[in-house]
Amino acid sequence: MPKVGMEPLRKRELIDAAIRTIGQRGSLDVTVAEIAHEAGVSPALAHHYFGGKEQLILATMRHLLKELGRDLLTALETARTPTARVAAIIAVNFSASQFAPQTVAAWLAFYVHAQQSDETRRLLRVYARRMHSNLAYALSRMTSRAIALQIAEGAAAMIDGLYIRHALRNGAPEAASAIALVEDYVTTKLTAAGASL
Amino acid sequence: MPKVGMEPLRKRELIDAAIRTIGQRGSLDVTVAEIAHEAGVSPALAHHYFGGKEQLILATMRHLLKELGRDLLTALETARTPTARVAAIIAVNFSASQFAPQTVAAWLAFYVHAQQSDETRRLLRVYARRMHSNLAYALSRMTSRAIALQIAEGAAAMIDGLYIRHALRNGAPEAASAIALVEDYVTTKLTAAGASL
DNA sequence: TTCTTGATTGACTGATCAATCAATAAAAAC
DNA sequence: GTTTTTATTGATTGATCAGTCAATCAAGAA
Repeated sequence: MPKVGMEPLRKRELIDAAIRTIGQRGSLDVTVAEIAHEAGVSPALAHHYFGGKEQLILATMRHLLKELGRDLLTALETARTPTARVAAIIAVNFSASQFAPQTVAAWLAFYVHAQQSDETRRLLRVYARRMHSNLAYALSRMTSRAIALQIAEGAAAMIDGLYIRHALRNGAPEAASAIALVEDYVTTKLTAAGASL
Repeated sequence: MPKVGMEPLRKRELIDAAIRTIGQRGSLDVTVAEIAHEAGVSPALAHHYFGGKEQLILATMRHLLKELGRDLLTALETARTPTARVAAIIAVNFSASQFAPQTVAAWLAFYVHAQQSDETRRLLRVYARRMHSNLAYALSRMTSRAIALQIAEGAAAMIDGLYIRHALRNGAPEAASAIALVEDYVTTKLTAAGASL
């Protein structure tokens, strides 16, 4: 069975398995053995390809981050007006793939892990900065730079908060009403600032 | 040295030590031995008084929750107008004791733990519901019930999001600007709804 | 004084897990 | 057809930890 060129395939399978396992458990307290079993390979193979648990987890984060980046790019490509761009950025965060309970749980676990891992913290900051600058850029076409920055900060915080609440399932808002809440914030602020929508 | 009536003192010391240890590590991945050492007692004593790690952690959560409740009550007592009440609720969340990096890190860890522990989830929901109903009540004196509920949801989400961002130290907003951001959201929404402030 | 009871610990156990390694097997290269 | 390279695993190791237990110590009760 052993063919050549298995590395990228196995890596991908292990990362997918890691997402599923971490998402289900809602924590990074998953064993390499569990992930490997979910991927249908031996634990030793995971170490062989990734070098260790930490690196497998980082690779998993990078994968999720790349996926989010792709989704964002796709959404922005078809949005022509600033208003549409803002709506697209918000919508991506609550799209089915990003807002799935497993994905949200995984992100939450990564935030905790960031307290102990410099690289994890760095990756999360990259994501936060990208989201903020995308929002601020689109908003700055509709209002002053200062107001745009403020709204971007508020909206980004609100989105993160809705994620946490979603993870807790506190009779938490569904995607549609979460989107509505954030968009309402943005439009209310823009209107109050005298922007023409 | 062994006197009688040590139980409440030791429990309190262990809980305080747990807060410090968890806060510093930014994770529940702390050993009972570490907490006990921080409290200046043997690991066996922690088990003796709490029965196990899980129960010590739950007791720690309850303690933090009670503290937040007390702070909130104190703040609400001196606030007479609805506007002052809303401001007080927001301010409590960003008060020095609640917004301290260690406390925020501990809360974040609890959110992750809630994915696996029913009791932890229940406790976090109690907190979320209390915060929401306090906000909604104060706001409903200034605008319609429907708008009040919406603002309460948005403000609560924004507060949670600012917590996460604070834990990440992303050039994160300081307490003062975090408070300003949330208050701006509330007043902007109230003004747009035609409320008299 | 003797007995009881609560406080406290050191030493131990059993389980879990990340990581290692030597061994096997199959493809590809020569 | 022999050698090399890549894929893969079972078995093992070493470390870490939660939890247990029997023993000790001191204070108050009888």
